Amino acid sequence: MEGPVIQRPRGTRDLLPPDTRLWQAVEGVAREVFGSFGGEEIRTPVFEPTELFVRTVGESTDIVNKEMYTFPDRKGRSLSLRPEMTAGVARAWIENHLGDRSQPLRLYYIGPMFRYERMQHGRYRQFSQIGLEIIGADTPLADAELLAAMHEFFVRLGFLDLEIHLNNLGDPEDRGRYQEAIRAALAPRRAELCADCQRRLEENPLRILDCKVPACQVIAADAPGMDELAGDASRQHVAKVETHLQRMAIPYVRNHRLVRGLDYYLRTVFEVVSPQLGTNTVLCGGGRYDRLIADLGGPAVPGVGFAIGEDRLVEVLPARFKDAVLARPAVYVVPLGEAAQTQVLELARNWAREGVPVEVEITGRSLKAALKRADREGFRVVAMLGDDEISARTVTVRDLVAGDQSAMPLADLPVWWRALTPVSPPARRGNV
RNA sequence: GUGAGCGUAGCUCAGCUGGUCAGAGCACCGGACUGUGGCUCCGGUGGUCGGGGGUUCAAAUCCCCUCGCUCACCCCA
Repeated sequence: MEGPVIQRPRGTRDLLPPDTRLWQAVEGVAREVFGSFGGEEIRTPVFEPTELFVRTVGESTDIVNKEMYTFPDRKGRSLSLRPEMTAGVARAWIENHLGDRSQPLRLYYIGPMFRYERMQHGRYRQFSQIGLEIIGADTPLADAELLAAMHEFFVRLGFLDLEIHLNNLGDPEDRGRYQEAIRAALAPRRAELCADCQRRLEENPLRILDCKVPACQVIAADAPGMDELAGDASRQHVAKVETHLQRMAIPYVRNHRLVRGLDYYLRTVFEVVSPQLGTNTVLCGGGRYDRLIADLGGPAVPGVGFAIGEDRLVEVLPARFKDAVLARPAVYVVPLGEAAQTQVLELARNWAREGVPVEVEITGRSLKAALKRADREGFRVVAMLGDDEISARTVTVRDLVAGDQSAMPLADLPVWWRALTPVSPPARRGNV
């Protein structure tokens, strides 16, 4: 072959073993937890009509302005790779008449999203989100249940250091009034704001609240909190959500400067941040979107949801969870000599049928080399079959952790394996 | 879209102001130990020094271009 090797597109990545095991495990926990809260999986197309995202995510947001993978198909229709999932779920809800089913619907999803952005730590052009949406319930109880499911998910993964930030974004009717209030409060100190914030003062005053420039943060602290100017309805709603969270002892902090980047959110909004993520600390974001489905031409049906960034999640997974997942539980089956080679595969298959994970040595390396590999790869058990064993109809089984070995009848291995006392997995070298 | 840094073996890197500079450690394979790991020792596989052009007697080393990667801003998962 000529020419340079083909490389993956910028901002994408190859997920390789053993890391893929972490992804599988995380997704398994998501299915288990969200399923146990009454959730069902939904899968929607990876690309949708561009118009869908323009109308839901918002015309003025960065996501639709400069971050969408938009292209015409062969008939000239404008399509876009989905930059987020909620819009597609809402569209599917309308198109498939899900309103005819018993409400509410709890829908979870796992899949890739696409945003054309410059690469950075924790930011990719193709990234995976795990999300949950509760559609058809406008009660604070729905928000609380959603947050409880989310919290439970993180707990199952062993997270101890995450923070849930919560805020009230008010109702759309309050928004204009609120923006004016911020302008009025900050205009006198305009000169002290950073260049970006001076621009935001005109275009999107809310964004000043979460500016990272320290000087702006000081000034923004004087601005009225969103909650103060929000209508009574939204304030009471969020207050009840908080009551429910407190009752369940789910820790959270009120963050009056929390703003979200999608236009459809109202009332309850929240983020989960990890202190370990460097600059892009947001692991999960979500909120309520009671007007979204109606805005798309559907009935007036409320919803709440969140999306977890799976790439970032895997990056900061607690060590205990990772170690447990990465421990290699298989029995390494090593044939010694010609006669054994004709028998190990069948032997391994029989054990596998009884639920013992096996891996057969098929490269012909020496026993010494095989044991060395078993040690490095983290196998707990090596089963050796040679001429002696064949004539005795036994197998020699070595426990690498205990350092001892014994011969046993071939059929006894599965029982012996299941009786093995679990040992905390040895620390693996690198690569995760 | 804006700004900064970096590209030498699979991985982490050394190689100063151009003249054995193509190296080390780890990893991988093999041997010492002919059917027994984790330690030690020995040996081996492996590199167009990201690519192209220029300066020079001579470039991994200096200059230009290009590709790629990384970090930060913006924004977000």
